[in-house]
Amino acid sequence: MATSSIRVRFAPSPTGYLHVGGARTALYNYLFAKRHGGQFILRIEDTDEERSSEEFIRMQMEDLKWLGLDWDEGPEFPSLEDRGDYGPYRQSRRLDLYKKYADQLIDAGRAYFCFLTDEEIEVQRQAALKAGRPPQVNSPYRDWPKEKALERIAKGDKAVVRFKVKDEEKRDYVLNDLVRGEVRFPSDMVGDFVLLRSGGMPVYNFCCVVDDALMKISHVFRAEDHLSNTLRQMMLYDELGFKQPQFGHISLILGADRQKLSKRHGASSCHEYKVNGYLPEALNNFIALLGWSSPEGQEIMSMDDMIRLFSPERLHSAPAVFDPQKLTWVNSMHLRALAPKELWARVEPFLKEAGLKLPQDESWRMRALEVLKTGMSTLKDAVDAFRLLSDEPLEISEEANETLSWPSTKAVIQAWRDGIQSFAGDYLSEEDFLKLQDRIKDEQKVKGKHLFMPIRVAVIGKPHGTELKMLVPLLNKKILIDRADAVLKKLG
RNA sequence: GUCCCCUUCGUCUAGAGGCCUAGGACAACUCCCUUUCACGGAGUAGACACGAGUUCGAAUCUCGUAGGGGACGCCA
Repeated sequence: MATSSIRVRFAPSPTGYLHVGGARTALYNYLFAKRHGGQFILRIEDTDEERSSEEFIRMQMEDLKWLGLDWDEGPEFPSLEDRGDYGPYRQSRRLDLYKKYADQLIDAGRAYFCFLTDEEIEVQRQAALKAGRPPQVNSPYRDWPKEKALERIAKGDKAVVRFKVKDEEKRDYVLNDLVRGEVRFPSDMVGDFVLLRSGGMPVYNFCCVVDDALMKISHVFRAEDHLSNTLRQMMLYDELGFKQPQFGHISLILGADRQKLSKRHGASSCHEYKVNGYLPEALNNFIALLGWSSPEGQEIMSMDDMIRLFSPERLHSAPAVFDPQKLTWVNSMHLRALAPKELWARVEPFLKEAGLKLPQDESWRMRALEVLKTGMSTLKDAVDAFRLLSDEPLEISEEANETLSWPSTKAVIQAWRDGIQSFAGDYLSEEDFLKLQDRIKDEQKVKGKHLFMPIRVAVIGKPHGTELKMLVPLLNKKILIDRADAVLKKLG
């Protein structure tokens, strides 16, 4: 097996369903790994004890699996047992590691215990803001000897561990970003930041560095909102003597109002798209296009296509607005490309959930799907489409009122209803239907919409829809007659 | 407020100084196909944020302005 030193990771914090933004980050990392025969690692950033839960971890995993973004290393689903040589893969299980590196920093005089309270910090913030300075903390504990701090802690006082940003040497940290090129951060952009919380839990910028280094991560594709965090992380890489991975900061996904995409923009989690009948291959395809383009401009792509075509040079640095209409189009393209049996397998759960009773036989299903699929954009659309072919009582839509008001309509429907009987078998064939339609045309002296609209209303309760010669052979005669009777009854 | 990032049709994007009277896709509109609806096909309309500069030449390079976004947490 060809080994590659490419190792990337997706590191969600388990605080809910997987967001489309997170999914896109995961996807880009996944594509990059697969493109280069590298490893895709799942690491759980569950250091926020308030908001994280194992339930959420599993939810995120299910969404990733649904999208087909399987990881080579990380906790397994559903056991959450680690798989891989660089575990544990949940940050809450790596506390001793963070402590070790924090101690190292403290002993080197690069970090210190800080006893500032929230209130004191808030006062400092306000004062700094008022004075037009960046709201950075200024800790009086910065130069306390370790022993003195330890004594105070022994007495029961709570302390965080802060990194001591060197203020004696102002300099620019230069990041060569895979997406943005050279980015320079002035070192005084940040104040002394927290490494370890008073409870011993690490804070993002710290554990992220320790983990990426220890897990030998080579490339990090993450969202742009981490760009300014990178300065802190670069300081830590330097101080800890770790080799920095290559960073690529991808742009954010925005809602129609150009604000960061969130719940208030409507569906923003993968789970919602799954439930609403979107295909994982379509969601992947669509979100990939939000910030990346294929070299030839190809838009409809399978996962394999994207793996083959992906390269970070084609990542776009400007934020992208999420357009649900285009997603729906992409979805319908993937839907139509699916083999009939596969499509049925995807559609079936939705039909079941809707409680539709439909013929069991395979050939009927395949024919029905073939007829209905051009009208479907999502799997959920199959429910309404197939409802018309089920034995559910006919709903006569308002649109049918005009058709029903024509003087000739009643006689046409009556002739239709009576004519059905004159053919042998449980179903009318396409030829049978056309023959009957012709007969009605001659006998009732109607043509055009005055002929077929009444029949369509008698068949599906609406004057518009799929071609009758395709639809009628999919409905057994009993249903056809019952429906015609229902419409006749309404006509009185 | 400070710092960082971003700026091509309504939206996603192509574009690495001349190939650009700026190309494609979604959406919109028109027409064709169709005894309806969809599908499909053919078209139409629609953008380089603004201002300077560099250059023989700028959507592309530089600077400034404006606008948008992000960060400044014991969130990630």
